[in-house]
Amino acid sequence: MAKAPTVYDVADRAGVSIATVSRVLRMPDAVRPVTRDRVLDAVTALGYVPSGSARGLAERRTGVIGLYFPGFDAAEEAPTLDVLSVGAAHPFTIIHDEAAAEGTTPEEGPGSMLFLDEVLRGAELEAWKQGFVLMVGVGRNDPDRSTVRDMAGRVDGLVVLASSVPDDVLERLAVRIPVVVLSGPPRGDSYDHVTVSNTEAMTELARLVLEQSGGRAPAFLAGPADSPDGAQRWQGFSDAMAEAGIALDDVVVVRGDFTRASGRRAAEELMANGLPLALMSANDQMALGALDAFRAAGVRVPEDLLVTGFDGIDAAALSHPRLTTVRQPMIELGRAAVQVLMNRLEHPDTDPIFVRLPLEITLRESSLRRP
Amino acid sequence: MAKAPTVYDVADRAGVSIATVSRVLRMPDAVRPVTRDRVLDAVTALGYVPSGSARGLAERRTGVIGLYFPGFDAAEEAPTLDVLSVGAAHPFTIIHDEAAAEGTTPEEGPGSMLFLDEVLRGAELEAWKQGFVLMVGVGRNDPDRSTVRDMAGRVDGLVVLASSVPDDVLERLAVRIPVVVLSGPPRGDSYDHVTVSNTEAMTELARLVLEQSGGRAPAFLAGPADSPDGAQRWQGFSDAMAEAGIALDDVVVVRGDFTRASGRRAAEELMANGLPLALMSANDQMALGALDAFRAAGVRVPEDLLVTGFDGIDAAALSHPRLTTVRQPMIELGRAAVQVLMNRLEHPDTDPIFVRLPLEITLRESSLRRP
DNA sequence: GTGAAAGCGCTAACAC
DNA sequence: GTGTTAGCGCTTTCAC
Repeated sequence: MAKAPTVYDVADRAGVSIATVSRVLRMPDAVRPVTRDRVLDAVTALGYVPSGSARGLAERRTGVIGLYFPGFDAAEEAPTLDVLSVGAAHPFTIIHDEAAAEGTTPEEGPGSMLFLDEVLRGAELEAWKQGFVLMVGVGRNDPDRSTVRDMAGRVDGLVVLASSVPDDVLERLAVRIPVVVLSGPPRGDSYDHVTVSNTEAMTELARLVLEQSGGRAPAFLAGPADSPDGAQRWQGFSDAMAEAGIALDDVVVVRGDFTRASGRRAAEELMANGLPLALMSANDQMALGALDAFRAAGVRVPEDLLVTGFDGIDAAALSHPRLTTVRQPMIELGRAAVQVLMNRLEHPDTDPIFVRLPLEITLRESSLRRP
Repeated sequence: MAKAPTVYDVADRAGVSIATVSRVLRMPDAVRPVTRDRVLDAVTALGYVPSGSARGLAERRTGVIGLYFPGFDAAEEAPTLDVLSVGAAHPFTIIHDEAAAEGTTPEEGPGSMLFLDEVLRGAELEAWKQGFVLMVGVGRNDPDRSTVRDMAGRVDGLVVLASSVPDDVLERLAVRIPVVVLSGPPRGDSYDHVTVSNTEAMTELARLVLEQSGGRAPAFLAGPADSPDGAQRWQGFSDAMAEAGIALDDVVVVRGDFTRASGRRAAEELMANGLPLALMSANDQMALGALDAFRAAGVRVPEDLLVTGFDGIDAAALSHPRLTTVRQPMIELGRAAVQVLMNRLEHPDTDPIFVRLPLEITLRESSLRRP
């Protein structure tokens, strides 16, 4: 690796001063064409690439924005891998995956994985459009090394997902650089926020279900007690019941933990105690689990009962019947967060912004009584 | 946004020199505990975060590694989104998605999307383990702005996916920083490479299929002529045929373009001309399309013919029957690429490394004749 | 239109 | 154990 050429090298070779080199790169029109060409030739000849560090230091901005994700425990426990010390690896391994019962769709990783991927795509796209590059970090509970702070020193602004960063840390960072909180519940009113309307969308979905079920109360498959998303969705459901004059006491509520298995268990519990006309789940995974259990027991969806989910994961479009759900506008969330951040970079002292993106209620066979 | 505090501010407040501040942060043990605590107190009090730019400039390394992806045209044509100028958006929209025939799984985005997400996760994980942070860039054919070069100036090394960067650009970058080429065909022998054994795995899979079909030649559903992956897979298939003493002239080859639709068309063509005993596809999407077409026509898989795919996308585990395929070790690819990069950073002048990761041949119902 | 020179915030000798 | 100081590679006045 040859030592990277600097402005000085380019200047020498082009027979100009370093100021001129800098100008050619940043305000080409301020330089006489002949000079400019000489410089550009030197640049290509040397393979010069400006140092981001030096530029960042001088400009007092990095041109980088950070996206910080919550991590999953799974990641930390990743098996060690040491590709360099492996000898000639076998070119393939054979896996017999014939065990799974057909029709039972496998549990996916945390539902939020896909969500994060899409958000990242949106964020990268928007960052690029604005001439920035993206740095990504994943939250891990490592006592003595904090990636957020690592990142904070290298970026002009930070998009932080939900509760991936503790309150006190977030507060400290926000002093130095702008922070946008993406998704999840509001975290104080000194940050910009980008979220979706969980509550309102769930209310509307419940209205639609009530229409189909002749106004009879659906059962609710709730998420874990400590999930903010789960709470908002339950709130939306409650609102719709109130609106329809249904007492919450008359509603059957089963609590799950957002996994497919817990959805299956919930469905079995319901079947044992008498089927409701509809089951509204706080997320897709549980709804899909319930769907599996219903099918196994010969309960027909939507004929015998309606089922709805929430999140819009891909698997919801692949189930039988396909699952009615509420899709998160994932790409748009990523893009919106970056837009808000850019805005903040330009107007540091305006009031915090609170952007809500619309959710997409996606009606499919699982919630539509056929005529 | 208050001006960010610097070492000088911290030094002032702690009543020490900037060198001591720097030491506390980098070699805490070289500082007397009392002094150290004074400094640390000042750090927290001021919310000091070291500037990555300044540090990078002084250390001549950034602590960042770049991951550069190929882009998809879709991304560039993304609709404009301007969240800031939107008034009070409606909290939801309703989408009627009742049209799709059940059982026909929807086309996904480019199959490589998921692949990239997983690779990114692996890369981030490994980067973190090594104390680096990750910067990501997406290749887009923008004439005058090159993200790769933007990134090159800000990172210590670059992982470049397949052919996301033109040869000449890659060559120029490699002069300045180490580059690892990930996946895809080798690109000259001056870079480190991390790939998988497409050819060998396809050969083995073909052997397994031949066993099941009594040695009768399977048909081959090829990818686009210009795809390196497609070419390698075809090569692996050919090798197996040669090995089995089957002339390639006796093999029915249909060419698709890696999309699900092209798989459907290919299946229809085959059905019109007489069914083979097996169909081996160069990727999963086409195989899934074929599966759809076969089911629609009442052809039973695996009873009437065997079908195999390649890539190991999630949908392959959700089809009916579930699809035999060859899974890319995506996470591991990401991790391996970073490991190789780290190794290069430490040993700049050793010979290029060529790492091949094993593929996972995943046998499922679609290729297993039931007893 | 171009050059000289003063930082930007940090690290790492080197001196004490 | 701590302070002084010379860079790191760039941008940006300010002269000319």
